[in-house]
Amino acid sequence: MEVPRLVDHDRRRAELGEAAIRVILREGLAGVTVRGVAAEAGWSTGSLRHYFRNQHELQAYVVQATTDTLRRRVLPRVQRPRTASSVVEGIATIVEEMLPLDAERREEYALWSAVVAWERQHPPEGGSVTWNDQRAVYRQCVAALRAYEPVREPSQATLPHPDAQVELWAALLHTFVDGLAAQIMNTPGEVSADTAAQLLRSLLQAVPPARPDQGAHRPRAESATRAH
Amino acid sequence: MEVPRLVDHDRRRAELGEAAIRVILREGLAGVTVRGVAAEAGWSTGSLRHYFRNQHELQAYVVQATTDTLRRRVLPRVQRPRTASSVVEGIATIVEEMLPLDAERREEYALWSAVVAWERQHPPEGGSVTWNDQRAVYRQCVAALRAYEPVREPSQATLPHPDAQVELWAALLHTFVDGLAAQIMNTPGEVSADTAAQLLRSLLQAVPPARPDQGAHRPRAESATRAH
DNA sequence: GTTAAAATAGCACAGGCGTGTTAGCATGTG
DNA sequence: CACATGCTAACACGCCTGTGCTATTTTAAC
Repeated sequence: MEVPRLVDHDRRRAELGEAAIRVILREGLAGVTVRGVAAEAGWSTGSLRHYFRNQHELQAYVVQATTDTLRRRVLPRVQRPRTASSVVEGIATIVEEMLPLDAERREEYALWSAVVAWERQHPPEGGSVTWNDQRAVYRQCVAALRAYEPVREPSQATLPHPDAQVELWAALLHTFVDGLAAQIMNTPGEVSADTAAQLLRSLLQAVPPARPDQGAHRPRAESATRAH
Repeated sequence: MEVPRLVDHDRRRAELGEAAIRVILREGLAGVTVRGVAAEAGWSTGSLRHYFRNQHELQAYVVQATTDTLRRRVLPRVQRPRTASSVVEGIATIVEEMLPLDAERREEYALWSAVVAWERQHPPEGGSVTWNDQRAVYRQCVAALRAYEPVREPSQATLPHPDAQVELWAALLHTFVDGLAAQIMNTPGEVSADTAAQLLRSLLQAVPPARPDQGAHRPRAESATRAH
């Protein structure tokens, strides 16, 4: 049996995923055509179709590859150890890693938004990809709130901040972050990065856990990276 | 000079706008093609092109017509006079008119979302349409907070709730509403209408103006419909 | 070198799109 | 009735799309 050259299919597919991401940023996921992506990657359509039988397979892979790329880019930033000058500032700096406050994060949000819009009009049978990311954002909100929770005396350890309360605040923070990101993206120039950052801090001031906020706080290290 | 039959152009355009809305709900604004909309309306492409010279004119009109339709549908509901059992409930019922909590409002949000996505990738030179709607939502939040503000004694009229504070809370509420709507739409079945309604009330409880919330409150009638 | 399989490149077809153009229909006025 | 003009329908062209198919090139094993 003769074995001709073997090409690392996964490597080629990943290489094509990067080209697809450029296409998505330019034209959206609907612009991911067989011919277009092949041209962007410098391939011929015949070559591309050796790795993806049809457009549907291509788009399904691109959706998965895009979300994987986003996870690899965002998660390390969010979980990076940090020291903050206050509780509000600590939570804010964590959450801001997920907001489109600069070109890099705008690009990430545009990609994520494209995938969300795609899945809304093409409900996948094999389980949604974006719902997992939504849960991940929620868990990061929980982690942020827990990490920068004011250190409590052992006597009142469970009373003021039971887990149910933290999870409720995390859900509120998660929803607020979603809205803030959407406003920054949808009205460029109208809602600036500065006003967004101030709004975020205003919300954190209003939500109970940050109320007694004076002086520096350090994150509880063991829970800063535990969540996933 | 001979004048043949005269057709009410505006009426025909409006008739076509309704067909276009059906197309948008099915395929998004990118699916608004000359041929497709003509077929949906039961016209020939030649007829349609008597009212719109090219696709760009058609899409520009459809964007405007869609937002106008949305304003006509949503605004009366939001500004409808209502009596609530509490401050939180009063604000919540107003804000909920803008949330995709049932089929009708889901349709409205899908239309609005399609226009937003369209304008993000096709920045209009003649000023954004969706930004005006965003401002309108914000003003409705201000109006809701003012209308259901607990009635105060004249002596402390200006101290606890200066306008700057109300506007800040309105901005927070507006952002939260944006996020809540996005979550309901993007994760159907995962974030239900009930949990969304509860989340909204939790936020209103946490935000200062609703803190002293016990007993029934009536809206301050003169400010319930003033805002626009 | 020979060979067989993998990889690549490209053509061909059908279908949808925007749009320019043209022919036919309908109708208020003379 | 005749007619000029607004409306309607349809065709034609070029471009882009997915996809089936084939020819060519490359490469590892014999």
